[in-house]
Amino acid sequence: MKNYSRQREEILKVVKNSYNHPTAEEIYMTVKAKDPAVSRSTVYRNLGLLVKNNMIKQISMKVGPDRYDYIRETHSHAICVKCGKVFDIKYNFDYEALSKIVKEQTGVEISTDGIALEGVCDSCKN
Amino acid sequence: MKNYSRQREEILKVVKNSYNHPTAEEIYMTVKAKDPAVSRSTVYRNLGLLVKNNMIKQISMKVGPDRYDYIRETHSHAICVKCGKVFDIKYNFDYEALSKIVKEQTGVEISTDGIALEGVCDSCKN
DNA sequence: AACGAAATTAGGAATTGTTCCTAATTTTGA
DNA sequence: TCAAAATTAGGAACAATTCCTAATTTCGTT
Repeated sequence: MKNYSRQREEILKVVKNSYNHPTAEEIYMTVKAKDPAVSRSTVYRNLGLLVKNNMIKQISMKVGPDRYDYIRETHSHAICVKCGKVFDIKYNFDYEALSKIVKEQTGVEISTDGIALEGVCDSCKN
Repeated sequence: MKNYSRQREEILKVVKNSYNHPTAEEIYMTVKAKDPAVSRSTVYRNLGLLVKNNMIKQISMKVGPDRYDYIRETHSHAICVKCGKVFDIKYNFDYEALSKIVKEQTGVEISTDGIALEGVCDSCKN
């Protein structure tokens, strides 16, 4: 993240303007619409950099490719284990207490938005 | 899961006797030690079936292959986003309340052991 | 016990998602 | 304006997983 590049700028903007947790491929397609010369590797590389710099969040699940989320305010995610769709949830976790317990039991320092709840969504209920 | 097969039996046993959230490859290797003719695809297919039948749990993360966990009693997981190691945690979440809120906000029906907390583990802290 | 349908298997090819490599281009700051 | 450092496009390589097919195994029925 040393130099400015319009590709990175555009990739971040796309994630920022997407409220549906897009995949790398979706982001690539959207960026490509504006800048046909952009390459997949540039998208992947920049997504990685943006994640590392805490500007966006990466979400992995059992089904389908990873998804990305622009970091606005702390929130958690509900993930459908069947279709891989990701939903935002706002729940007042006692982060301090939770964080302390997890730290004690496992040594893992959890992040404020590192809470993922898994289940089955409405349309996959069938 | 209609017919009995010794391969499936053995795969389940290996997951049951592993307390370190093994990957499909690790399970394959362990099973192969006993039954050299077993194939990778059999391991993957049966892991999928066992997950679908709620006998084992599948854990996905940002780094490395999926991991599997024999379902014993309800517990949550802390996941290191750097190395992908998975830790068990016992925390008295108010599952009822949490479940209700998530359901209302997103329609997702979360499972009792579908809680994953992400962060950075001790050895990756540095 | 033998039979046939259904389920499961081994083995490997194919696919998917992602990372890595290289030479060319762009950015930055002196 | 110049050179070093950063970034890029494009595609090859890679890792994890799924899919395909013909052969084998299981199981309920005789």
